[in-house]
Amino acid sequence: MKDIRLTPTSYIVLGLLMQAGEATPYDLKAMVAGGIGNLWSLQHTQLYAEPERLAGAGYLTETREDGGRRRKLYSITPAGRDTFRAWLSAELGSELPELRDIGLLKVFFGADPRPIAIGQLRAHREKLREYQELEQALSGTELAGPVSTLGAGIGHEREWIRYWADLAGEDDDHT
Amino acid sequence: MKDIRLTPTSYIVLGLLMQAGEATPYDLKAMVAGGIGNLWSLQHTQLYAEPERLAGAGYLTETREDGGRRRKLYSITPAGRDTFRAWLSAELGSELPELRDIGLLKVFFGADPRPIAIGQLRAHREKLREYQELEQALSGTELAGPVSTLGAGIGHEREWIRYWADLAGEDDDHT
DNA sequence: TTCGCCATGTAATAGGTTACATGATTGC
DNA sequence: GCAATCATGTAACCTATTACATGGCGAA
Repeated sequence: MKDIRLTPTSYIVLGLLMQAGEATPYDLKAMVAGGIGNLWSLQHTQLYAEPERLAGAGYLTETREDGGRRRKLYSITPAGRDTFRAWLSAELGSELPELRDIGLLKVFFGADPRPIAIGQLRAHREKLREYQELEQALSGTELAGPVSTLGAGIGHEREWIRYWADLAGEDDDHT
Repeated sequence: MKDIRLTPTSYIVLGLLMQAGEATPYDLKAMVAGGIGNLWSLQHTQLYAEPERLAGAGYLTETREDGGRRRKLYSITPAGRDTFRAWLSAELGSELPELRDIGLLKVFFGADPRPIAIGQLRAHREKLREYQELEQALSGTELAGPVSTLGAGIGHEREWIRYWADLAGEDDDHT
């Protein structure tokens, strides 16, 4: 029973397993892709490594299917639940998120903003559309958390579009 | 002369050394803190490790002070310049930045948004004020890149404030 | 002149990414 | 019946973070 440090990745896995009850790494992959991944994406290999780490520390149990592919199935333990809940309601530090955008990095160092802006605009507009469809799909459900964070995503996409449209010399069409 | 993979960290170091001509890791630290760090921060230890890596690959030269602290001084080589310039004007992929915000993560997983929102609001409002002061200081200078990216930072801070103010049940004061 | 912080670094660890690999399924 | 893609994983590498450490210098 090793003592490990819990990272955001850990809490994502714990959180997903709280909802799912039991899941294989592949299931987790699908869950990430469908929701939280928009906000905080994970490599699929982490979804193999991280549950193992968490199981080693007593936060998850690992079982193997008997027949067929003998896939690994993970469930959260009471210790895992407690830890997750404690994290959920713990106060959070004051570290703010960073933009960490490659395009912005180039602009900072003097790159010609036009071509960058044009590419970024396309990508962000597409992402915005995707979010808006997701919003449709989620409306009417009771998923308060995901609906709210999706709203954050939409707001920031609009802000990016504003910014890059300006640099591209376009008018922001306010979509 | 090893072949290494260049990361955003690498380009930040190269970019700073293009401007500075010559610098110690400590100088780099100060430069990061004063500008690009708002957008993409680095641990100070990376500013020791990364230049060494870059020097090993021929992108920088490393010299040591003779007397005193015998600090390491780095300058960019022609190969470094070329590589940096090529990166600056290269097309960039379509990966979009992610929000990666811990508060948002908690909201997604069902945390009570109120206390989170209140804390985040304070932090973001402070950051916004800091940016606005920086903007004053930069206005009138010819630093187009930094001025532009600072604008992006301000826009996103405002967006965060809008979002969290809503969750906090406050009215956004539009500062 | 001593305390404390700024300056300057090294070493170990670990988390995350990249590369590789192969067994099932499904569509044609 | 074969190709392509989905599903499932392992291993190596390496970047980035954490922890530790010490010399100078300014202030009290």
